[in-house]
Amino acid sequence: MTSENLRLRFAPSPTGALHIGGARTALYNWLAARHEGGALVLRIEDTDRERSTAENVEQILDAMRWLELDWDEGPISQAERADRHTAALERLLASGAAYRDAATAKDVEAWKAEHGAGRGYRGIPTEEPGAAIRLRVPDAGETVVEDLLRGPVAFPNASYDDFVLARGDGSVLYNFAVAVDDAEMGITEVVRGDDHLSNTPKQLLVLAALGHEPPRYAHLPLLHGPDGKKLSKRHGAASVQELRDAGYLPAAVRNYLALLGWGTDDDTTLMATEELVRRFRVQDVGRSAAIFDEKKLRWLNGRFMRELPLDAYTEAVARHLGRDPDERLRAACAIAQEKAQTLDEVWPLVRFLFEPVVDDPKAWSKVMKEDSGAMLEAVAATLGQVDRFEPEQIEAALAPLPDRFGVKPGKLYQPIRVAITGSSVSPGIFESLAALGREQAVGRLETAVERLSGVKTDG
RNA sequence: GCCGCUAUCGUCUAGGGGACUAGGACGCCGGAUUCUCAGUCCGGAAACCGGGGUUCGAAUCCCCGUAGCGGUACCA
Repeated sequence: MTSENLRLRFAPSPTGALHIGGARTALYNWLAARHEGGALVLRIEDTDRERSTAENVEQILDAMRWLELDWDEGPISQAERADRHTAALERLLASGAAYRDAATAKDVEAWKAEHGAGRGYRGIPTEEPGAAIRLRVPDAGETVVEDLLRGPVAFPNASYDDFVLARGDGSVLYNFAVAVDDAEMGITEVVRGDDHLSNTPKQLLVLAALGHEPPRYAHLPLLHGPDGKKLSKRHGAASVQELRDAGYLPAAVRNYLALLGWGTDDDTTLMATEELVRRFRVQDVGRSAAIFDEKKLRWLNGRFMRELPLDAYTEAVARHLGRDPDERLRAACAIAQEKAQTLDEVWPLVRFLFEPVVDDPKAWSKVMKEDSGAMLEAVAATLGQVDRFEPEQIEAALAPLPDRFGVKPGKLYQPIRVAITGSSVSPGIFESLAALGREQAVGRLETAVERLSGVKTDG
């Protein structure tokens, strides 16, 4: 169960917020590390100085922290390891595995236009100082990626260019830096997105030229939006921060993301994180791309919300709303917990406890009928008499009224609801009345009665 | 174009030659819970991309096709 030697890494590039796909990659690495008792290294792939910003790095760390995914080493900036990269580069230059080539990107493009795209570009060694450094790729044979999920995948070497390891100014490029870092940091298992599968032969070639043993690879299927296209901003909540703002719980997001591309053999859907850790194995991950479906996440989130102890629930709601988790909010949460699927849905349900009634003309005209005034008057009177202003007592006191007025219960309760909340949708009516308190409840009922009798009032 | 990957209900998936009249979950539809909505419970519709093989037998293995996706940068 434990393997002291297992070392995984999550290596995002800070070119924007952490997206759901990246979050899932982080989660899978984390689950694999925790399941096996291995180490998780966080490395920031920031060799692209143009696009990598401190803000983006902070966003990624923020997302990781919110998801409650911790790491054992790092964050390590790849750019700060430039010395190691340069040293490796020198070795390859010295051994002849790499060489300087004066051709620019445009030159290579032109070469391809002329010679067809069937085979890779091969450069001409030069002594020119400002020339880019390329790796010598064999013309024959193939490079095989032993993928944990897909088995051996063979790529013909001839289809690869002598690709650039470092720019003319000596700064290194991704495929080179990754290979060097993974090897020198002792990474044993690389779990990353499928979009890196065809890059892997390049990294393997670098590793071989350097005399390093390659890590094991697992390339995860990509995540798509509901339209089947690659996930992007147009698909709604696409970043971790957006998920948080939409009112999802980290534990629910972890559960949902874990299920996106991976399933248990016994169809278990709802899993606490400990259970995820216990059951997750990278080799059980599927191979086909999955579509992010927010509906299922909503459902899952609702399940997690309902299972939260009231204190934790109140805490989460308070943080989401930016309010204090005081008694009032706690009482509000108590009556909303059974109904809300996301943190965002709580406030609309309990707002009436904190603010005056906001008139909803549609709700009013829908439920307020001719006899509503008389009924509400009776309700107000009854509520004034109830011993203890609690749901059970209120229910018992109100129960005889529908019969007395010869109406169905709904004809009584809906007007009460609109009178005290302004809305035709709310938590249970007895709980709502109790939470509001006798004084407020009776006051709002009387206001409604006056309004129904034609007296001008504004809720 | 070239090099790869993938293909089970609308979506996430189970299944890995006979246990498949293809199972579960979300969503959807219907019913129940006679205070709304939500929740909960019960029921229902809904899928093996197509064509060839291999085999006594294929959702499962092989080939071809098709489609989707990824890579093909002095981006990551």
